[in-house]
Parts: sequence; C-alpha cells; structure tokens
Amino acid sequence: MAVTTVTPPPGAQAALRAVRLLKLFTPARPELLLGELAVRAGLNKSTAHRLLRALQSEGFIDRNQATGAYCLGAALMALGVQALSSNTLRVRARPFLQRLARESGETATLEIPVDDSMLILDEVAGDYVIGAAANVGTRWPIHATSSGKALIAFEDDGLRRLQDPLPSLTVKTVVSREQLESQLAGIRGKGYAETVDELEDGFSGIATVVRGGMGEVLGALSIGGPTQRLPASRRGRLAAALLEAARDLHPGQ
Amino acid sequence: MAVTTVTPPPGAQAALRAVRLLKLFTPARPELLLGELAVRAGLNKSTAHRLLRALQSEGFIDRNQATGAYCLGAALMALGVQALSSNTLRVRARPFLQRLARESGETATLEIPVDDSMLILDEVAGDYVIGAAANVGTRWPIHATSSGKALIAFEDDGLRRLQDPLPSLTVKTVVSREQLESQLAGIRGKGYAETVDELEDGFSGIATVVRGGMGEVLGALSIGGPTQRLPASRRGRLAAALLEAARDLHPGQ
DNA sequence: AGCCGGCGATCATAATATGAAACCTGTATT
DNA sequence: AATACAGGTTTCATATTATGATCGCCGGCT
Repeated sequence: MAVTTVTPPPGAQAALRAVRLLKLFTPARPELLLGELAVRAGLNKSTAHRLLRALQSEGFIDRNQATGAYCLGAALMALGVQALSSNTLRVRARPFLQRLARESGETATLEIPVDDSMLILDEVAGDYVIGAAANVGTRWPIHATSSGKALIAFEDDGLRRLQDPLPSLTVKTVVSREQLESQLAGIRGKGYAETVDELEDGFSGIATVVRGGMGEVLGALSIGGPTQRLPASRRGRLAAALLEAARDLHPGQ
Repeated sequence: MAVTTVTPPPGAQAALRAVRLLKLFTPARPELLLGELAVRAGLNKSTAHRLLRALQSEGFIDRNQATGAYCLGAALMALGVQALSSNTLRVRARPFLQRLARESGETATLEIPVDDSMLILDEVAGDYVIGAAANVGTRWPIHATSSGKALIAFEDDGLRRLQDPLPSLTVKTVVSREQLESQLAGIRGKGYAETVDELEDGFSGIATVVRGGMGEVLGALSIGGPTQRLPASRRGRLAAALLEAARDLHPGQ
C-alpha cells in the first residue's frame, strides 16, 4: 500500500539478492537451473547456490528430485495464500465486489499493483458460477488493463511502473508510451479507465482506483466481461456504480 | 519435495533472517510492529529494520499506512499463488482428486508438509459445490490430521517435524508423543492413517502418502468429511480407493 | 508543553558474504 | 568403453557487507 516507493536500502544486499532470485520464477518458467538463475540474477554461481540453499532450508525453494531443477517451495505457497487472505483491503472490498457483480451480471475484481503488473486480489463472477475465483493471484500488464491505466493515471508518478517496451497482447494493445500518456488526462477527468480488446480480444473492462485513509492509491476496482456485452454506453452506466463503490469503500470519514 | 532436510547453510545469514522475519506473520498475527518482529526473530531492531526495508522495496512486505504496522506484501501474494499453480504434483494429482471426490461424495485433498503443518495444496469437494476450493492454502497441525500422521509414519525421520508440545485442538486430539508414535506402526501396516474428531469435533479423515520418482515422500492424498458419515467400515472401504489413487499417481511406473 | 513509545539514521567494527577456482557426479559423445 | 561435458557442490583467502550500540526524530498522549 506504498504511497511512496521504498528506497532501495543499503546493507541488505544478500536479502535483496535472495528475493530477486525468487522473482525469477514466472508462470512461463516455473523451473530453473542454477546456472540460469545465477546469470539472470547477475550473481556468481557460488553466491546463487548459497542463497538458494538458504531459501531451500526454509522451504521457499524446492527442487525437482528427478531433474535437480529449482522451483518455488511450499512455504512460499503457504505464506502467499496467507498474505492474500489476511489482506484487510480484500476483506473490506468483498461486499462491494459482490454487489457490483450481482448488479452488473459481470465479473468484478479488486486489483493491486505488483512491480509492472496488476495482481487480482479478489474476484466475484457475475451470472456464471458463484464463488468461483479462478483468476485470483494472476497478473496482467498494467498498460493493457483498465485497472492498470486507472492506477497510473491517479497514482503519483504512476508512470514509473511501466515497463519498456510495452508488450503487445492484441492488435488493440496500446504499445506507445505517448499514446498511453495521452489517455491519462481523460481518465482523470472521468474518474475511470477503460480497456477494449487491449488485453485479450473480446474482453472489455472499466476500473477506478481505491484509496486509503491518507488518500493514497491502494489499488483498483474493476468490472469486466465480453466486449459485445459492454458497449460504451453500458460501460458508462456501470462506471457510475463503480465510482460509488470506490467512494463507499474509502475509509477516511 | 525434499527427501532429505536441507542443511542450514553458512554464509547466508542475512537471507535466512529475512525469510524468518516473513514467517513471523501468521493468520493470527497478520500485522506486527518493528519491535515485535525484532524480538521474535531474535534480531537487533536496526537489523530487523534494514531487512524489512529490503523486503518492502521488493514488495514482500507492506505497511499499514495508518498504523505503520508491517504486514505481508503483494509480491508475496503473487509469488505464492504462482508457486501453487505451477506445482507439478498439484497438476498431476488433480484428476485423482476429482475422481476420489466424485466416487466418495466427500472432499478429497492433496496436502504437503510445510514446517510443522500440512498445507492444503488442492481440494475437490464432493457432493456440494463443485470447483470450490475454499481451503487451499490453509494449514493444519501435522499430528491432528490423517495426512500428517501418514506423512510422519512413512517419511524418514518424519517425527522431527512434530512441534513440542503438541497443541490440543479437540478433546480427542492426541497430545502425547508416545501415544502418537504407537499409532505409526499400525499406519505403516495398513498403508493409511485416520483422524476422528481430532482436528475438529465432527470431522474425520483418512490419508495416505504420495511418493515421487525416487520413492521419496512428497505429500499425502486424503478424503475427509463429517464423522457420522464416515464410520470405521466406510473409512476402510474408502481407503482402498485412496491407496489405488496414490499408487496410480506414482510416476516411477 | 512536555513526555513517551516507536521508528529511522549513523558509523566504527568485525563478522559475514563474496567469487575464483577446483572438485565431483552423472549424462551425452566419440 | 573411454572421454568430454554440463551442471552442481565445496573450498578458502579477501574485503565487502552486515551488524548493533547509540542517537535523533516524529506524532500521539497526558
């Protein structure tokens, strides 16, 4: 819920390196070899090995017994899910998500920024399966999501989060930084952002930011669904409900 | 999937300390102050502070803007869920869980050990809601679960995992180490373990271990439900299906 | 106003992490 | 079968990096 980016601290190099090793594991590369890890983290093989051992001894890293490859460990799964379920914003936002999903019939999500992506903290589906939250924990690039655009529009120095170059996910994805920046004023004016076929062909969404007690941007509420069910007119109507929810969710008075 | 416990490594003190700081956060204490963290981790306040900053800069730690209290961060949520969903055992076990749940009508789970507890890696409910996996990511004490008992019975030096003293969850919980150890031979003989009202009053379960390619114990498959629906006779019958599933799940032909 | 509890910064000290090199082990290659 | 290779693991001298006692700071409480 950082309103300010925390300064990279001195005197904790080893801890930082260990964390960065963990972050090298992605859904696309769930298993990595020592050499790869060392190169990607910019570490000496010995150093990487030592840190990985430490992480392994705590269960944050595990190894494929057969291949010897490193992968993320069970303790990390436990801690991650725990972090998710004990998140106060998530708990507070739940009823609002339910209401948004019920009233719109579409899927409502709560998302927060993680590095250069938006993480789905919670999700309530609309007309389909109730209770299913299949996408909780997944991440999407900031520049292609409505929630991400809302975030960089309203957060101080939000643009710092954008990766370079902006990856293209569909033919509609905005990959020019200038073009993206030119949308921000409009988003600030309306109070919400939109994505139409930019993330995935046939998917549209709208989103607005959620603020904390000090007015700092914590994340975003969003509603999303099939593009053909969400023309501009309907997006505009749903946005009103979204803005109301975000306002009511705000703690400060 | 450690068949051997990894030796606590030298030369990675800072990384270890950082990880241990993270582990101080529990569902019961999701927010902690610097002082508490330092004391519980056995660290100097300065050291704890420095490490926390490093973790915060990477999004593993976050702070409650209002109170200043430390809590687990968003990057950890993302990484934890990612670890969960990219777990190969989980993917492989899924169809077996579904079959067990369908055939028994009860809830089937896949669990793995994390420190002194069993973590629910995946879950398929039986007759009730399909697809709901409400308990994935939660942990239970090893000594009170059928999966935990199966684990310590079949794993080399499994007893090392037991905490001391054994906490009591219900009046039936086995809290004597000797009594627990005396059950292990029986479990090894039958091939599966049971828990009856030991974890929660009215809940019973059976479990057997899952092994990896090298014969090492990876975790446990279990079936659980209301005690009144699961008398000894039925538990025995279900155990056969459980053992078969565990055998078929085994990779090494 | 003044106090108090908690967080954050500083800095001399030495403990700790570092990485080059050598070693080992199992797998492909000739 | 012998050899080369690719990856993992261990070692150890070096100095970089982490450490923690102390002090300063800020914001709430009385």
